[in-house]
Amino acid sequence: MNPESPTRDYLPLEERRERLLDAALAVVADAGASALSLRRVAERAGVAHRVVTYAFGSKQALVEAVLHRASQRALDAVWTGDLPLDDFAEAVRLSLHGLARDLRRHESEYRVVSELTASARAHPDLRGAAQSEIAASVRAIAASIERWSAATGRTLNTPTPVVAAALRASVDGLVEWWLSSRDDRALDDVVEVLAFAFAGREAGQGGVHHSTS
Amino acid sequence: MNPESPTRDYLPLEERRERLLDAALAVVADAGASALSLRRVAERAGVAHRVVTYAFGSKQALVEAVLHRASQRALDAVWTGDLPLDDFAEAVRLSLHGLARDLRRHESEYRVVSELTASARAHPDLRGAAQSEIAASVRAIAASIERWSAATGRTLNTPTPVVAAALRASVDGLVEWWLSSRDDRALDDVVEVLAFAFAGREAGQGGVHHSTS
DNA sequence: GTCTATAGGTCGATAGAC
DNA sequence: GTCTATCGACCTATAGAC
Repeated sequence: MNPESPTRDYLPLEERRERLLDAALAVVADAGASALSLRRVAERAGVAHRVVTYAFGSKQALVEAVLHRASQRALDAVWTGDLPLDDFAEAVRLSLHGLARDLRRHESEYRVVSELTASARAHPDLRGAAQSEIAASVRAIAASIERWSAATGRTLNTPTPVVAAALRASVDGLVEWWLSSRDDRALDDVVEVLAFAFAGREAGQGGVHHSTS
Repeated sequence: MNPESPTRDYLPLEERRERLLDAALAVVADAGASALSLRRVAERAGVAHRVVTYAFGSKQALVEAVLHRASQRALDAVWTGDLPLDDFAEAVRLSLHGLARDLRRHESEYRVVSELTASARAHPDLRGAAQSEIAASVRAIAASIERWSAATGRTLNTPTPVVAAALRASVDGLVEWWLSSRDDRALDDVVEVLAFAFAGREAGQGGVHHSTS
């Protein structure tokens, strides 16, 4: 065989999906959410556009996958590892600081997700993608909390789904604010304030008191 | 003269600006941020496209004005009026609940702002618009806090700009989360959690303690 | 590559408010 | 009369279709 001949690049489906998601991310980063099309993604990844349809089935599914992977990656980078199991508030606090670090490192990815989410909401065909991604992310956070609860035998004095939704909102707000302001000096302080919302929520702590003395 | 002849519709500049902003909002709501152009706005408002440049000077200024007016309107609707002057945390709490109400009422406007902001961040020419709007909004919140401080003689134990930024982030996160989830049942509970971040921040309260008893 | 559509922005002139 | 908001034509750059 001629080594110059363009040999087909066979990849397992999962691997192919990953590369296509990389390409989709790059397309949106370069040309905006409105430029995201199956053809552009295929072109960027160097495959026939038919491959994208094969791998994802529809644009909605592609968008969903982009958002889902980014969200999952962020969650893994943030919630994993050496969090103090004995203190929920502290774990949340450290997680939010971890998010701030991740945000600075992968700014472009967060920007893409933000734009893609907002744009998807406006497009009837894609609305479901944004919706189901947020729902999945909140469920994933709730599952993390449940795991913590199971491991420690402790519970929260606020319903887990509510805490999870508020955590997701805090993360989103932090990201949106920082993407626009780029205020690095204030970032950690803002994290501290937001993290306070989750202090004193372990059952038996009787809620948060602020002494008036 | 023919009564059918298109008589020019002279408006004071301010009034014309308002109508053009209405048109811009409608364009984005109908066709997405990528469809926002001076010509589309002009067409929607029934004027020559030259008028838009005349009224705003540039597209960047137009986008800035759209974002600024929406943000100002929300701030006025939320922070004004019968807030308890004697309790900062409670004022914030009620404001966030007010925001939730405003969000439900003007959902479309919030959606437009969200999409426009995200899209502006991706476009080099418009990045400044998103940036300066967020900065202005944080400054406006800080100014509200300063007014409260001046009126009551009380201060916060956290720097005002940090609290203002965190408040903006909370608002943004709440909006983004709700726009995607539309979870009306949880909305007020999530507000409660987020509002907790601002409890116990008056100087002399010694910060927030959570009893471990 | 060419061709077209559309974008943002500018110019000189004019209609109407004052 | 002056001043301001308006208009249609125009320029240039760019993105996409072919």
